[in-house]
Amino acid sequence: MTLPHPTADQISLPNVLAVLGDPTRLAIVRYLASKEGVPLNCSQFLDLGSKTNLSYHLAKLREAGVTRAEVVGTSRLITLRRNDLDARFPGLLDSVIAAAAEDTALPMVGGHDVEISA
Amino acid sequence: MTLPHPTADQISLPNVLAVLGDPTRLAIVRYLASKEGVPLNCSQFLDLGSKTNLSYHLAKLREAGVTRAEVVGTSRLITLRRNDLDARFPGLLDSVIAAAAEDTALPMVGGHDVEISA
DNA sequence: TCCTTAGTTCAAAAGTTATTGAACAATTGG
DNA sequence: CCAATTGTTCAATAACTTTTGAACTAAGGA
Repeated sequence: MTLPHPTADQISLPNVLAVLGDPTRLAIVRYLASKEGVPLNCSQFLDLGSKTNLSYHLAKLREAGVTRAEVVGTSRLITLRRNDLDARFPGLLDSVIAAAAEDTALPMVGGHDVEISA
Repeated sequence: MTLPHPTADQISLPNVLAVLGDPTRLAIVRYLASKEGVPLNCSQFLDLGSKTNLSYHLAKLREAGVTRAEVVGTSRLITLRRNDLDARFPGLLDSVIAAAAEDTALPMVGGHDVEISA
């Protein structure tokens, strides 16, 4: 069983921006970016909401073309669609991720921010 | 009389993304960017919606810190807050504008796109 | 087979956003 | 002053989004 994803050319800019314009989803993307290369399953994000609610937000991200979800057993391995996003909207993902990394108001997956040495 | 604007540090990333995640507002920003330096009044955007509806969308952009509106007579002269946005979210505005410029699905202010010579 | 784990689907409730028209305010020009 | 121009505010409505819990499916292990 595979989940529905838009093709690269079906990814819409307003839709991507709208989907990223939610603190929970931005936190998901930020965490995915911080672990880039490592596919994560949904339960990694339970800090951010209930199982049902995460299913909803992860579906939004997937349907907008921001993430890819691969079905492996009972898990969905989730990755950022960096190549497709970079091809369609050069620089956008990087600037969003960099800005999100600075945003102390965003919810966080680990529960705490990275320490800054004084 | 002056209109309320957030200070640069009050501009929120999720909010900016959410506000830009609407085709009408993205079209406004795209047009402002294409005329950068030239302050535009609201009626320039009447192609995109009714007077009332534009008032609503322009208020959203202003309240999110994306635009600045200066009251001059009965007009509001609207400009992009490029400096503030670039300072808070480096590269974001440029990548959004570049991507918006390529997006043929966005509504347009002039009514037609720029011709591409064959 | 039975139980657990992982995640989805559904329906309902609550909240938010977009759009409209009518009425309003403020400035400018005649 | 009167009228036109510019844009806002308000109330209503329609549409969409977020969140929830209960029920469900599908795979994997004992």
